[in-house]
Amino acid sequence: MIRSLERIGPLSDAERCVLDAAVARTRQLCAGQDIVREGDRPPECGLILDGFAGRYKLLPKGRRQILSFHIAGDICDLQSFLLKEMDHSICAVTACTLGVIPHQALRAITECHPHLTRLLWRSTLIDAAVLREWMAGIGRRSALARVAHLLCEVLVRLEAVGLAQDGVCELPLTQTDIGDALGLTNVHVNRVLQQLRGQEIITSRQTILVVNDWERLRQAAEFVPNYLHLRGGKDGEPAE
Amino acid sequence: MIRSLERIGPLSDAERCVLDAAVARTRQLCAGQDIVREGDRPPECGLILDGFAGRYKLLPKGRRQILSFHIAGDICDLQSFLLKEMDHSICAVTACTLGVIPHQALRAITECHPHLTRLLWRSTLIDAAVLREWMAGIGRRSALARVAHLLCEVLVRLEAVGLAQDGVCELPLTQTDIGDALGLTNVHVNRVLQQLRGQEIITSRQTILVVNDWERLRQAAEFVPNYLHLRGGKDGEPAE
DNA sequence: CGGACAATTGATCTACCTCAAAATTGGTGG
DNA sequence: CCACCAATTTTGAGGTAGATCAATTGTCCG
Repeated sequence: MIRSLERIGPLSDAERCVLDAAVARTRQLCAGQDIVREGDRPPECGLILDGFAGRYKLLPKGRRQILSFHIAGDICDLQSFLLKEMDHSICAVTACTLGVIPHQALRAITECHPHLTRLLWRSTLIDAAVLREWMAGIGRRSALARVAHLLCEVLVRLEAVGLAQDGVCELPLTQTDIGDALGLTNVHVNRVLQQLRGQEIITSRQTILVVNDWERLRQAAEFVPNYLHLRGGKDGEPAE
Repeated sequence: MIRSLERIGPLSDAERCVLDAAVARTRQLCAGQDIVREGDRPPECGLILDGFAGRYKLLPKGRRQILSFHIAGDICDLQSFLLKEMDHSICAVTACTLGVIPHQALRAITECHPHLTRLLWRSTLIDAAVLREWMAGIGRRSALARVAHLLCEVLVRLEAVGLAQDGVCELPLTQTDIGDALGLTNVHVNRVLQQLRGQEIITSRQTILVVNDWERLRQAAEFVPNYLHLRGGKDGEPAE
């Protein structure tokens, strides 16, 4: 929860309290339920305490583009604090628990806690950095590299919050979800995953992902984790 | 220059002064020159006073993905203030004049001017919103729609800062640039542009873009400008 | 056990890519 | 003002990664 902001930068005790206090209540969502929708003007933000969420845009003809995934510790819609009207939707991929932070509380933080404000700002900049990396992938990488890259990223991010170890983690995404995130069809995602399994790079069964050969996966993905701006961690160099 | 932050939100006189004072000096760049490179840790940010800049990532095998374009009034690398190490590069597409803002000045602003800080933060969130729209396009739209969408966006943004009117503006991009921005090849961009010209939707000659039929261009692009979070303007509804 | 959803397979198609050459354009120096 | 160079734009032919469509199979659950 607050631990994840500390990945981004050190917090003082006082700041920790302020953040704690900002969470007004919690909210439970079922898998598949929308957290906010395009066009909404929510009065609060949601800190993910547990679960897996995804931002997406819907286009004409039922096409969907998933824009990012969010895990425990992320404030999934911090932008709604400053931009008011949502230009995309966010939904709970798995059942989620959110810490609800009223915009008012955020405004108070920005008035009195410059350091904390910078950390929050920073977390939105990291979101944007991830977005850019995805964009480079969708625009210029092969389907195989894109899928491999997504797996690398999910694993590294889950490891960073202690939700993965030894190359094993939960990956509660359908092949259609993965396709919508990478600009591919579910059919093609299926074929690419079979390729990765065939080469014994990964062993994915339903919601469990096992990476058997990190090095080859990393190479197939052209994965360089600098864009995550993590401090330390798998193949990561210190940020800041 | 400062006018563009006012598009985002109202400024007090005092704040205007603070911003003015933050610009330490100016910097001239030739077309094609890099402003910052991936891996750099610049001590300052650049406010574009004049010209056209682009962010991009380089991938193995000479592939390039352009991530966004920036015009007069944009602070093109504000993220370097909080993220330190650049995870992508920015280059001047045309000759550019930059207002140089030392990170130190930004830090001072964040310490003493919460409202101004929120505006700056907000501008980075709008950058991210544009990024998301591009991503949806690259992932899920046809080549024709992508090109049309880019043209719509450039025109609307230039109009918003008074650099375009009546559907006419400068578009100092090569077809290779456009391709690198949209995940296409220059060859295919060429063919798509011919299509748009053939249908008399646009008349582009070298660096001048003329939109003859805005409505059909908008439809071909599936262009909905909510993601730009402009207040008013062409087809735009008030933001905030 | 049955229903719904997800994964898989196969066959076919096409939007966009690749490669390569020719035509334009703009700029430069003589 | 013209000749020339480099960078773009344009054209053509052929190839392919990934899409589409339509079953079939497998899995999870109530």
